[in-house]
Formats: sequence, structure tokens, C-alpha cells
Amino acid sequence: MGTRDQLIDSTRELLWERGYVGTSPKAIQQRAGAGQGSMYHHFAGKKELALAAVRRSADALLAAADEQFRGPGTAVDRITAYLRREREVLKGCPIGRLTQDPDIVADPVLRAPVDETLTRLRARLTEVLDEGRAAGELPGTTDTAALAATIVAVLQGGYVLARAANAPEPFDQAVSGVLALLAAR
Amino acid sequence: MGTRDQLIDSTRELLWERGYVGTSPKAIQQRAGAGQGSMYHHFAGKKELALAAVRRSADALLAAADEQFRGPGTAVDRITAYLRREREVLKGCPIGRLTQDPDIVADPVLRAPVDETLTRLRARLTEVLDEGRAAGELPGTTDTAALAATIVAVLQGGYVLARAANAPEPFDQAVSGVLALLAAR
DNA sequence: GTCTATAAGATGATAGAC
DNA sequence: GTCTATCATCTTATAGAC
Repeated sequence: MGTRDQLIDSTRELLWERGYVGTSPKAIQQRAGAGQGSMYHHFAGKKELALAAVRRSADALLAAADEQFRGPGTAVDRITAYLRREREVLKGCPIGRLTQDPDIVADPVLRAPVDETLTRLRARLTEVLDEGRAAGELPGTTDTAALAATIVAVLQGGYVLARAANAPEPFDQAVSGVLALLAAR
Repeated sequence: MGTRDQLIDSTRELLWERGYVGTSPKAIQQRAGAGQGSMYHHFAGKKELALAAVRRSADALLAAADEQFRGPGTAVDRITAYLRREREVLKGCPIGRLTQDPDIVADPVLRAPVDETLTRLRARLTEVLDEGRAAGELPGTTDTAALAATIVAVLQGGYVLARAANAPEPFDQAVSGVLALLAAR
């Protein structure tokens, strides 16, 4: 792996751990084992590097989700698999957490990949729910787009609860709760 | 209002807007209209001031929630009122957002009030759901603690989706989705 | 491509006058 | 109580040698 890739991956890690405001170029360089000159040779600055890192994390997130959505079973089975998938709950979501970063949300260029990722995730989930509704798993009156937003919100909010408690249990409870509601339909 | 209170309230605003890592003592002083000496006279430093600010915001959050929970109507009515309450959605949750702050989560003293607030909120919501279950609004098999976690997660995650989109609609969708599930029981 | 040197400004606090 | 220095360190680069 080249230095450029090392820099991007180190930035991905640090953005996940500390956010944009909490991540300095120096910290990125140290983790990547690269000098200042090297970093500024490959990237114009912190913002451009962060953009490359966020895009790569976004692609990884959508690919991982799609793996569950394309899996076997009914629509509800696949959503259950997605929600129950093994996760590093206490680390939170590498994309969702960026919504709490003032410099990301304030900058249209930096916010764009975050917005696009969560919008696409909801859209993909809506498709799966549409399949389930067509198959009679869900009532014909189900607002699948709203339900998709609910499911993604449970994930994102579950991370918040788990990080507050410094324990994964609240996340698991939140997931169990929404799955119970879904199963009762 | 005294200088000390001004400092706390300015810190509350800045923690909400920019988080702990993104908030400097200087910014606090400027917003409060106080000098350095004044701030360090009233508080030992940034951490102590943040602690006072977080505690005050936590009290406000729990009081606001309880206002809805003690309101009129069935359990589901009151939960609906709580979720549909007017909120500054794009600002997010002043307490929940702190879970994305590495220096808050890493410090037991700073994390404690965040943990306690969300834990109490879930506990209070569990009580309301227990009433609803006892009244026959919810099935006797309902795991009220899990459902409470789900509802709080929908709120916290709804904020994440809204901030990513820079629009309140995803929040409203997420809330609608969980209320539809709840109503169908 | 990578390195070291340099720098203007911010950060988080301390010291001491008033 | 509040003010104005002062300070060591960090931040986010730029410059130029190698």
C-alpha cells in the first residue's frame, strides 16, 4: 500500500475516533508514518484528505449494508440480519458521527458524501421494504420510506445510547425493540 | 444573571453547536462577554465549566421530557406528543451529541452526566410504556425497556439523519415510522 | 516524493496588577 | 472579581533543500 493510501486510511481511523475538528494533520502523519512534506505533496490540506477518507468510508459502509440486503431470506429476514450484524458498537458509525462535526455540516463539499451515504442507505432499505410489502410480509398501507428512516435512525441512535453508557446493551435493546414491532405486523 | 451564569450558558450553547473539542475557552469568554481572568476565577478550567454546562442542559432536557410524559391522554398519546413536540431538529440533541466527543466519552467524570441523562430518559419512558401495557394499549408480552430504547434511539438517530440532509424531513419520517409501528400493535 | 525549517495564529492556562 | 500580560504547546500550513 502506498503512502497516499496510508494517509487516507489513517485519516479514516482518526475521523472515526476523533471527528474532523479533533483530528490534526500531525496526528494523521504520525499514524501513517509519513512526514509533513509527504502529506502536503499528496493532498492540498486537511479538508481534501478528509474528503478522500470520507468517500472511502462511505463506499465501505454501503457495500457492507448491501451484502446483507442481497442475502437470503425474506425482506424482514435480511433487515434482521443487517441490524444484528456484528458491529463495533462502541465505535459508532464512521459516517453518522460526522454529522456532529460543525466544520463538516457547515461545508457543503464535506457534508455531501455524508448526506449521500445516509440517503442511499435509506433508499436501499426502502427497496427491501417494498419487496416485503409486495410479498405480504408488511401491510399494503406501510409507508416504506418512513420505516426505512426509522430503521436507520434506530441504528444511529443505538450507537449514541451505547457510547453514552459505554456498553453495547442499549444498542441491542433498541434493535430488539424495533424488530419486535416489525415482527408483530 | 451573573457572570458565572453567563459563562455556563455560553458554554451550553457552544457545546451544542461545536462540541467539547471544538469549543475553546476564548470562544466561551467572548460569547459570555467575560475576560480570561473572570472565567478562571469562577472555574478551574474548561473541563469544570463544561461539567457545569452539561449538568444544566441535562436537567433541562429531562424536565422538558417529563412535561410531555406527565401530560394528558393514553401512554401512546403522551409518547406521540413527546416525539412530535416542536424541536430545533437541525441543532440536534445537546446531550446526545456529546457522545461523539472523544474527550467526553474518554473521561468518566464528563461522560457520567450524559450517561445518566439518557439512562433516566429511557427509564422514564419505560414507566410510561408500562402504564400503556397495563392499560391494554400494548400487548402483555411487550419488552417495554427495549421499546423505550428504540424510541430514544429513533430521536437521536433522527437528528443524525436530519443534520446529514440539512433538512428536518428525515427526522419526521423516522418518527412517523415508529409511531405507525406503535399504533399497529 | 520526502525531508527539515519556519511561521502566524489558536489553545488552555498562569501570574500578578488593580 | 476582573483585567492585562505572558507562556508553552498545538495547529495548519508554506518554503526550499535533497
